[in-house]
Amino acid sequence: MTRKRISDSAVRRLSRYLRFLRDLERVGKDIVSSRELAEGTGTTAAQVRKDLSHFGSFGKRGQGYVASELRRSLREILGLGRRWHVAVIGVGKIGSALLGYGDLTQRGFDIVAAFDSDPVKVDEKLGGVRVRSLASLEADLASARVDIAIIATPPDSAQSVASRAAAAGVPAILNFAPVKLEVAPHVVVRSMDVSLELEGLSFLLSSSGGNGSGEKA
Amino acid sequence: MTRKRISDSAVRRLSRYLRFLRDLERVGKDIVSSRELAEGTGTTAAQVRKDLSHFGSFGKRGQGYVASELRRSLREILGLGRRWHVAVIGVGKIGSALLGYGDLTQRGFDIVAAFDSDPVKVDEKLGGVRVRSLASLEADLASARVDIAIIATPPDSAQSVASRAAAAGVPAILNFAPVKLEVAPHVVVRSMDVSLELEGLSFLLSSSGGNGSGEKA
DNA sequence: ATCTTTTTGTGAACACTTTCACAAGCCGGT
DNA sequence: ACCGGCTTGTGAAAGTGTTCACAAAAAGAT
Repeated sequence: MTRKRISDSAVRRLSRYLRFLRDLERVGKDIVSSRELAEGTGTTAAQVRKDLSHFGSFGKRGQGYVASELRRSLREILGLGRRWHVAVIGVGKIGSALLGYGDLTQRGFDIVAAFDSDPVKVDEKLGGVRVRSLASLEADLASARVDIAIIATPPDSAQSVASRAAAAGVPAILNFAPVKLEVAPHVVVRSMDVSLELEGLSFLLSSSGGNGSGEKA
Repeated sequence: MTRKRISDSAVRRLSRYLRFLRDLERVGKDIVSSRELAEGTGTTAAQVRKDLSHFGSFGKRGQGYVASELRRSLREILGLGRRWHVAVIGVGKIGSALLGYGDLTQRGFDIVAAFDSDPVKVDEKLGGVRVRSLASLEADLASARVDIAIIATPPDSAQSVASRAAAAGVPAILNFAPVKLEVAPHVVVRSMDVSLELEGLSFLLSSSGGNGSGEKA
């Protein structure tokens, strides 16, 4: 299968298209043009068409796209035609926020396990999942067939936990710890980092003539 | 004075260099080469040098960089030579996680206000900040001279809150709600979205036929 | 003082992404 | 059946970002 490599940003846009199509569903609109899709997701019509063209031809010339069909196609493209098993490792502020965030289940991601090193938290039940000890991490990840491990531990434990998850056969990691994770090349890693984003804003604010007083242009 | 536009990804790398330099400080190492910087942050030596070259010349040929000096320069470049006033709007799971995340203060971001619409939460104290009612949002944001509003409300309130923050003169927004925010063009917006990242992983997992595609951290 | 080793800073080459522009196709009206 | 208005799909062009490759500089050795 000659899958041309799709850029990271393109995949993110596909997700946004899908989200916008869900909004349309609620409104009851079932025909949508690339221009509308673009306006609803912050890109251009040409970009929308180019993104979709990598995967096939989904629209009708002169008409646009049938929202419900495109929605189904995008779900398929993004791999959302199945459910994914997710584990949350580290049940601190972020971890427990994720456990309580029911939206994930709705989007196809089932949190099937949670782990923490703190004995006080172990055996607690959070968001319908019992917190397990880190001792049995490898075995539990494997037996639950976890596809994605969300790492929400303190920075110093993140690397060790990532290595263990990778060794247990978990093929993807979503990392909330502000550290660079080293894992075998076949393991996919994405990081979400609040400080990094804030520093990005800091850069933009201070390089764009930002003055301290809260004035508007 | 408009500096040459620096790409988003370049700014993110600068943040990572800075983080790595902080790690070096703890270890007591004060000379570092572009190659070491690259290995520690997951990029290439050429990329490190190119990134830095946009802002000046910080190293010594044949030697490398003086870590402490480069650290100071990067802090300056990223706008971290001052402290930023941050407000958290929406004190649900994510919002309260952020309020308890002391690391931000250490990095130059002071959470000076928190807001929620729930009367039960109003006047609670979380992470040293009293939760205020959304009623007084504009006035409070302005009087606290908030530079960055973190939006952690449910999706349906996010746009309204963003507009109000922008109108109150807040120049930057970090958005945790899974919606596209429309604000005046001079307001900078960044979004962090767990579902989007998970869907990105879903795509990679389901389209990987076993190629060794590189990961990003 | 000169040679050797090292590493920066940077133009040029390359690779990748986005935008442009237009033929091909679809539909409703006449 | 044909026309006119629209919108897709897509090569080609333009624009951005990354990698290469090497002269210039620095320091220690001889």
